[in-house]
Amino acid sequence: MDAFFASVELLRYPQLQGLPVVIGGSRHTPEDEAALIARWGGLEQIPLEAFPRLAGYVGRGVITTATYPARQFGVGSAMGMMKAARLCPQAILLPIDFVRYRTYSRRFKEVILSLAPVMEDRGVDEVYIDFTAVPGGQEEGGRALAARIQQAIHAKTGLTCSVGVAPNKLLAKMASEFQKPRGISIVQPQDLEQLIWPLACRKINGIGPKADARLQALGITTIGDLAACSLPFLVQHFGKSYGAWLHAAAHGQDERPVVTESEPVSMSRETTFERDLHAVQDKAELGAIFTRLCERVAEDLVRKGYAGRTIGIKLRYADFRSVTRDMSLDHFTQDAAAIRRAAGLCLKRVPLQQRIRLLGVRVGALVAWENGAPRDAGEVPVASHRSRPSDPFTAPLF
DNA sequence: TCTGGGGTCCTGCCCCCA
DNA sequence: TCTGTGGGGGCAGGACCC
Repeated sequence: MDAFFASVELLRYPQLQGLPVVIGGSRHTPEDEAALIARWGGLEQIPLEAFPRLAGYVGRGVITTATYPARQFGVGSAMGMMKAARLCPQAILLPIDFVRYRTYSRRFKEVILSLAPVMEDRGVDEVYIDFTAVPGGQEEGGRALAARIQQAIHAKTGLTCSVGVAPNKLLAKMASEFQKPRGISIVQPQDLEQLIWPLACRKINGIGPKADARLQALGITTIGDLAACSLPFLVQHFGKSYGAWLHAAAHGQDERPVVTESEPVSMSRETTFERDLHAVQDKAELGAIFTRLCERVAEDLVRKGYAGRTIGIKLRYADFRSVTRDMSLDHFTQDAAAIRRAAGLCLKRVPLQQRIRLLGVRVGALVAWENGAPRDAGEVPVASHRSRPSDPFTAPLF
């Protein structure tokens, strides 16, 4: 199987090209931006000094993404806003605008689907493409089709895009990182030793900070180091499943197909409070937030046509420890009140002495749902007789 | 002054059942 | 009836990804 991995860059103000820009935080909203556009008569007319700066940012939140010039200062995704403000106070701060990202994301994927129909959606700005059967897909080792895709995306959306071409998804993803933001990189199996093995283990999609730290403790820093380890050694240190996967990944092996359709497994809503709240002292506020989260999950379920029977909550305490509690109902639901009742029972099972910074509600074990019944009645998972029944007579805590 | 939100998948443990 | 064993589901936590 031959795979492309493509990711697009989303920066829509031409006057900000080449400048440090971060997106994230909660202080600025897209409405602020609308006001800016209204005042200056257009997106391109906004002068640099009119954009808010990161300096002096106060409040919670993290950086969602940053331009390459901002990354030069050490600012990056998932970094706290206050820390980023210290590292690069002059950076321009843009609000998150999910509505616009989704619009552009849809357009970018439509362009790809029109050229190569076997596409796996990997989020708002990434896809995998199987181009084995695309006419002309093998020309110049895939480079010709990659260039056509890049040009079509730019023509239809104005966005740039980097592409990796490789025999499988694992290598295509790594190849796409080689020339950002608008390159085409091709990795063949014989390039493994020269192009992949010198890279840090962390570059493998699936090795995160924890696994990387454990590898480093064993003296394994590059993918080449990892490839030099025997399978029994990796299984001994990382378990049968993950150890075998590490071994295969280091040798560039990945048999996963490009998956064009998938059903969601769970839906959730969570929120981090402006300040840490206490279950007793802030009972009314917490109760209102909790109910609203349940309503929002229910709205999502109804809008997308799903119902679920495992209801769960997530709490993050002020010290950042997290706990979750779940319970399975004997029926599927997409009803906010039913979710609220079950989530309330889950909440009764967690200690609430400490202040809380985050609360979340999740519905899992989903089935496609239509007009009060499963969409495909033949394949409904049967509720286990062991599932705990909900107790409608027990009042939720808040 | 720390650390968002929405997901998936995996693992370990416990319990129930055959 | 007791004990062992293995499978499967539920649950909790954690790692990882975008």
